[in-house]
Formats: sequence, C-alpha cells, structure tokens
Amino acid sequence: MVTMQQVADRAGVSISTVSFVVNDTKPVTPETRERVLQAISDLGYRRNTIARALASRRTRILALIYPLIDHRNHNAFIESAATAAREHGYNLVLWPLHSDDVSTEITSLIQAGFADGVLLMEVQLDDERVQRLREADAPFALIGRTRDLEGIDYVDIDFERSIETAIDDLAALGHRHFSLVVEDWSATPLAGYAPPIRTEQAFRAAIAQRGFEGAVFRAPHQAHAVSTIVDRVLREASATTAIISLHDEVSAAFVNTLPHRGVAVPADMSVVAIASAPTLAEQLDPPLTVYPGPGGELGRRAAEALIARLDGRGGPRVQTLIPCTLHEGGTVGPARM
Amino acid sequence: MVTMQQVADRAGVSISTVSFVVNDTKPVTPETRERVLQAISDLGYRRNTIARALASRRTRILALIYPLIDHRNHNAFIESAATAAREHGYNLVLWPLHSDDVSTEITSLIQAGFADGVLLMEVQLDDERVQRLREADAPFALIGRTRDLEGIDYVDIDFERSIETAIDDLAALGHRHFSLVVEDWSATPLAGYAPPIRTEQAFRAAIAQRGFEGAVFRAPHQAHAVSTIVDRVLREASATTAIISLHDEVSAAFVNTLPHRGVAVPADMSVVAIASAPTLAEQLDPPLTVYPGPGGELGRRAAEALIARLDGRGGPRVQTLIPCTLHEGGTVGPARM
DNA sequence: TTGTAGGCGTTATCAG
DNA sequence: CTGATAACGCCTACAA
Repeated sequence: MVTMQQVADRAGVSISTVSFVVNDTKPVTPETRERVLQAISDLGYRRNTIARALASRRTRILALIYPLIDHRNHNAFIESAATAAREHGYNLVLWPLHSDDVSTEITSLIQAGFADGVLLMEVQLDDERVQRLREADAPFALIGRTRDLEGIDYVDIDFERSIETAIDDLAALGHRHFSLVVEDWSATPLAGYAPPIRTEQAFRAAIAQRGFEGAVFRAPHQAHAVSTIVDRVLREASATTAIISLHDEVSAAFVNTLPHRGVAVPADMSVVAIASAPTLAEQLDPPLTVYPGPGGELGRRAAEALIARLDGRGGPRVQTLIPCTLHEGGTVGPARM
Repeated sequence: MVTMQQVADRAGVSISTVSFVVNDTKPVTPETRERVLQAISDLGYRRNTIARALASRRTRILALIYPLIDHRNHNAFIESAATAAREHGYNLVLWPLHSDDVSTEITSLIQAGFADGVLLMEVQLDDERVQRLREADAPFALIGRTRDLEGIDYVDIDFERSIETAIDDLAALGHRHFSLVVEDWSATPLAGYAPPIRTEQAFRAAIAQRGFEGAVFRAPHQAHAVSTIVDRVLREASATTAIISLHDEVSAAFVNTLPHRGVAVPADMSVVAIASAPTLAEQLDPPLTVYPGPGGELGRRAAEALIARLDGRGGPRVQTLIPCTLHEGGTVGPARM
C-alpha cells in the first residue's frame, strides 16, 4: 500500500501538502499540485479510506437496515440507494436484522463508529427501530414512514394519491363497485406494516367521498389464502366490477383464475395492481394493468436525503411522497352493465 | 463516544489490558477481567470499528460487486451473503458497478484499504473483473464461475446436473422431444454470461447421450421476443412435448399463452423452469413446476468461502456446485401420444 | 503557500 | 499477567 508520505517524498513536499491537493482543502500553487499529482499517478496512490475515516471522524458509510422477511422486490431500493450513495462518495452496507435483535443492535453500528447514518425500510406505523435511532441520536432516513413524522426524513409511496388515481381511472370507464385486496400481516412480525393500512384507509375514504361501493379483503401470504381470495371476492362482493390489489400474488391469482370461474378479464372484471413489483405485469396473460411501485426512486431519494443531512446541508426535512403511475396493460376495460 | 482509555481509567488498568479482554487476545486474571467488563458495561463501551481496522489492517468489510443490470432476483444472494458475513463479524457493502468502470474501479476498494475481499456475481465465462482481481492480488470468491477455474473459490449452480435431472424426470413420464429456452444476452454487456451457455451445452450433451430429440431457442429480454417465442417453438419444433426454460418471462409466457393456441398444459405440453426465481411458480395457473435456483445457499456459501480465506483458514479451494431441486407444480404430465 | 506536529482509537510488540 | 509505547495512515490547527 502506498501512503501519503511516500507521495510526499517523491514530490518533494510535505505530507500535508499532499493532503491539501488530494482533498482540495487548501490552495496549492499549480506547480506543486502538478508535482504531487504526478507522484500520485506514478505511485498509484489511493488515499486510505479507513485512516481517513478515523482522522476525520466520518466513515462515509451508510447502513441499510435490511428486514429479514421475504417480501417483494427490495432489489430496486437497494440498488438505487447503493448507487446514489456511491455517487456521493458514500458506501452502503447491508445490515440484515432479525426483529429480536432490534433493541440491542440497531444503534451499535453507529456507536461502534461504523456508519455515519442509517437507512430504514419496511417501516411500521409505530416502529421500535425508529425510536431507538432517535434515542441514539443517529442520523437516519426512512423508506416508508411512521405514524409520527415530526422531525424525520422520509421518502414513501403516496398511497393515498395512488389509490385515488386508480379509482378515478376506473371510474372514468364506468366502474362504481370496487374491491380492494391488501396483504394481511397482522399475525406476523410485520403487523404494523404501513402500506396496506394506509391504502385501506385511503380506499375507504375515496370510495365514500365519491359515493361508490367498496369492499376490502385482507389476504395473508399463505398459498391457500391466496387461492381462496378469488372466490371470496366473487361471493362476498358480487357487484364488484373492478379489483384493486396491493398484493402481487393475489393480483396474479385473479388474472389466472377468474376465467376458470366464467369471469372474463377485462370484459367482466377489471383488475389493477398498485405498488406492484416491476416485472409482475408481463408475467401474466393478459398483461396486468399496474401502477408499479417507484422502488428505485425511493431508494435513491432516501439515500440522498440522509447524505444531505450528514453533509451538513441542513435545510428542511425531506418528506417526499411519490405516487405510483399507470403502466397500461390488458386487464382494464369498461364496467360491465 | 467512549474510548478504551476511559474504560481503562475506570477499571484502574492500562489500555492494553482492556484490549486484551475485549479481544480475548491474552490471558487476564479473572478479577481484572471482571473489573474491566464492569467498566465496559457501566460506560456502554463499544470498540471503534474503524480504529480497529486501521490498527489491525483488517477492515472486516466484504464488497459485493453488484452488476447494474436488471436481472432476476439477486435478492436471495445478497441477503444471505450479508447475513453470513455478519455472523462471522464481517460487513457486506454493495458496490454497484457499471461495466465501463470495471477496469479502473474494481480494485480501488481494495487498494483504498476499504474492503478485505470481494464477492462477484453474474460472472461471465471470460470475466475481466476476475482478471483484475487476480492482478491486484485481491482475495475474492465468485457466485458463478469463469472458464478458467484454476485457484479460485466459487459457488455456482450445477447446471449440468440440474438439466439432466429435469430431462430424466420428464423422460420418466415418456417425454422424448424437448425444447430448451435460454436467455439471449449476446447483444448485451452480459454477452458471456455463463448460465445459458453452460445449460445449452449440458442440454445438448444430455439429449444426445440419451438418444432424444432436442431443440434450443434463445430469447432476448424484449417483451415482443418473449411473446413470439411460444409460436416459434410450436412451429419450429412441433414434436416437442416438454419445454425446459431458463428464462422466467418465457416460462410464464408458455403457461399463459399455450392454452390460447389450443395446447393444454400439461395434457399436451409439459413446462418446467430451471433456476427460476423463487416466487415465479405460484404466480401462474396452473402453478409452474420449477427447479428453483438455490439463491440463498449460493450467497451464504460464497461469503463463507471468502471469509475462510481471509481468516487464514487456508485449505483447498472452495469449488461447490449446487443443483436445483424439483419443486412440484401443475405443469408436468405424461407425454402426449 | 507550505510545513510541523498532535491527534483519531486501536492493535501489537516488548519489557517488566 | 500487565503496562508503556510505537505504529496504523490521514486530517487539521497552528506556525512559518
């Protein structure tokens, strides 16, 4: 490993001068700078991240708390957050965390001086981890949001607006009777997981406000629950002409199963998915009409919000909501008479 | 931040003694150890990861080179690798890398002293990154494998065995005419991506050896290519009674589209997927018969192989192949007469 | 504009 | 068994 000292020696300057040109932290005459740069490239010098972190008390590491639950495509969040971090000179480390580690471990990476800040995903309405991070005074940003949003940076899907858009798009085609299907996490560690809860509330409010009819179904992730949900909807909300689903497996089940029940899609029933995985649509026939979740956007913006905070660019809290936008498929049509 | 010195002061010992008990690196009398531990817990001391890294010349950070290509569920790899790393006291950072950064950046994280080792995924048969890592003398392990395997640690899917198993499972039901569909990456940066290449070779060999008939189709990831592949197979390999697919979108297209072509699944045509995403099966109707890719297993084993190397537990190279095993669905039946 | 020197919090080597 | 003390590589006042 080549050190600053070696560069300094070769360039005939002191170690601090090297530091100044490397970090662009103090003015240096063009000639000296040139000599230093030359020495750097001759020797193939790279400044040691760790020593730099120790001396500057800034690791430039972001920790992404990674929920150990098998759910969706976290992919897009992660990749975009990592990319954004790197573009800003940060690194993203994955910190998979079991729910029972939470209380002890959540802040240890901060206290151990390992990370400058934390990114949290799959946030619940009342999230213990957020509390811990606050107590530890650790900088953090959320992908998702808690109930209490005072003084926190977050980026989340705008479920309210997404659901209203979906309803209005369908209403324009004459639909008046809707069924919403959301995931049921109530018996799991993810019990307070916000998206289905917010979506259900927004759905009920929007339906009421417009004078439509709406039924809500909650489906767990067990395979048999998914397969029975189709019949439940047909039986318990038989007037339904449009199904809105926040549950990818269920969305697929509807498209695949309805024809076997004598219900044509979209002639007899329209089906749309909200906040779906990006690849879901084209794996179905007809391709599903979806409002895909803006995964990449969320990851990137959350990372940038956190970094802005860390870099001392104060400013107001980042509290961004991004709606899901329509990606047309073949499962929506005029309401049947 | 509470430091070792503070602990030492409170325990009435020297800083080195604290280090000895914290790292369990030299014998300490029970009484002193007790005093030190007490001081540690009183003060809530945690040893600083960065300082430790600097002094010990070991960061305990693993870099996962993350290909910026939208492909499959990398999820399982990543999560399991991160978990395994943490279980061994390492951290996994995500290092998304564009293909054009490769030559310059691939080793910088090592040379910059940031990571102890590198995990590489989506490996190509002749992979420049592997070459660079070798040149830089950086410890690494692969998820996947290159052509030349001399002296490298890797964990990969056993495509040969997986494809043979699939063929034999189908042959037991009377199938003799097979079509294989693989992804076509030839016009992309992932041109030398090994899985489709190895699978195709293994398929041809297995078919020949058993005296069966086999056709191979390559499909890019564009949506229209996917939708036309069904008709191409029906037209160009009309004797086919069983389709084996390494291409999840195509697998879905077969299950969804064949019935519209008057071909019942599985009565007229059996369909199986190899190395598929774990959730693909249940999104189709009937549920797809799959041999899912052992994503989590691969990530975990690769991380552990790298760590073993880093921790100086020498031993022979880890060169592990894991076959995909059958997960039954409803798309396989006896060959039509 | 450049150099000197004192940290940053640990680890590790040597004496005692 | 325990304690000084010198690295580790860099940053940053403070001096010159």
